[in-house]
Amino acid sequence: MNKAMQGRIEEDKVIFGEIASSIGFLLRLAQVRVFDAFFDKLARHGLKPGEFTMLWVIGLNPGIPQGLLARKLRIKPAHMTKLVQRAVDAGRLTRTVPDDDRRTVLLTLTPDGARFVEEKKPEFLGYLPREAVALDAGEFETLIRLLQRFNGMEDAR
Amino acid sequence: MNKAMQGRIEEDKVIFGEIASSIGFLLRLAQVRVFDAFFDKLARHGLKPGEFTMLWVIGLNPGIPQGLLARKLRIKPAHMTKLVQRAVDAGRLTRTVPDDDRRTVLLTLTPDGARFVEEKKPEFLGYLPREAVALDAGEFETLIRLLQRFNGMEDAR
DNA sequence: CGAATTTTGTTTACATGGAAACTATTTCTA
DNA sequence: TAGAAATAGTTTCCATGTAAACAAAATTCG
Repeated sequence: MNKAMQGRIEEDKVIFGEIASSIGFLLRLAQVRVFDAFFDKLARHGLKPGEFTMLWVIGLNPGIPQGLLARKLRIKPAHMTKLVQRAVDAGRLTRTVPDDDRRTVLLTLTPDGARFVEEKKPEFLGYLPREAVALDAGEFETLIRLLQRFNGMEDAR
Repeated sequence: MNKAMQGRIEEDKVIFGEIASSIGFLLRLAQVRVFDAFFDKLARHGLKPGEFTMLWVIGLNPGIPQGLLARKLRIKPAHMTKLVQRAVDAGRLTRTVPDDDRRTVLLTLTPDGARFVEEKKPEFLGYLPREAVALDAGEFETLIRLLQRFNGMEDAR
């Protein structure tokens, strides 16, 4: 009964119980795993996932309003302001306030920004499949598709 | 050619391109989605996912060393120290330094802590399925299993 | 029209979480 | 066994990201 009595304290078989099937918990663990793999390989190249994703999407949607971009990437406006500011300072992004609505800010890549995206693209998009060690190609494909559906991304836009 | 010339600026069909199949991006979106749903329903009850998960696992593994718990939950030691401190202050957790290794800290729920976990369990474990709006029961089940595999959680421990 | 409301983005103050450096204890090794 | 190395946790400082309050411009509506 006594704590000190029970010899061994704990080894590496920790029980998770029902939480092992909690979507939130599983997503968090998966994300940390991907994150770690990402930083092991790419962070030293000055590549931050959020920053790169933002530039990538702007590259595909030149002139996108800052707020729309924030909603699509699920980034809060306050944070978006800072991300944009940094990218502008780094010379990768241009802010434009259009005449027909002087509240909004339209975002476009600078030539440097476009070059940056083009250059880092293979590393960024290629760092993931090796992560799927425990999953075969088909399972990984299924996981991707299910996550897309989960996120309401019906087609692969 | 001119930006101002092209009439419409952008509407709600934003192009993601290849990043729409990036595991990291998809996981982030999914987690934000789950997080939002969680807070809409439960945050007001003073329930924080990380804190609850920690208490939950300690409840299932009484006397678990703090470091082992941190590794299992993928929480950094520095942060774990703070989480534990808060839970101790809230009267939900007990820290014990055993005589046979006075470096380690063993964690156990207080009666209050156990009551808290028991009480919040249904809300915490039940907030998720409704989120799977876009997925049917079988797909959701598959997603859970694939995420477990992805995380190296072979059996449902 | 002109006041009230909504939309868009910024600023400030704070919370969350991690890296690096540090302390204490235990284990290894010469 | 004494010194070196490893392990466990804490502390300090910093990066990331959010909420709340705000400012400016556009829209609504009486």
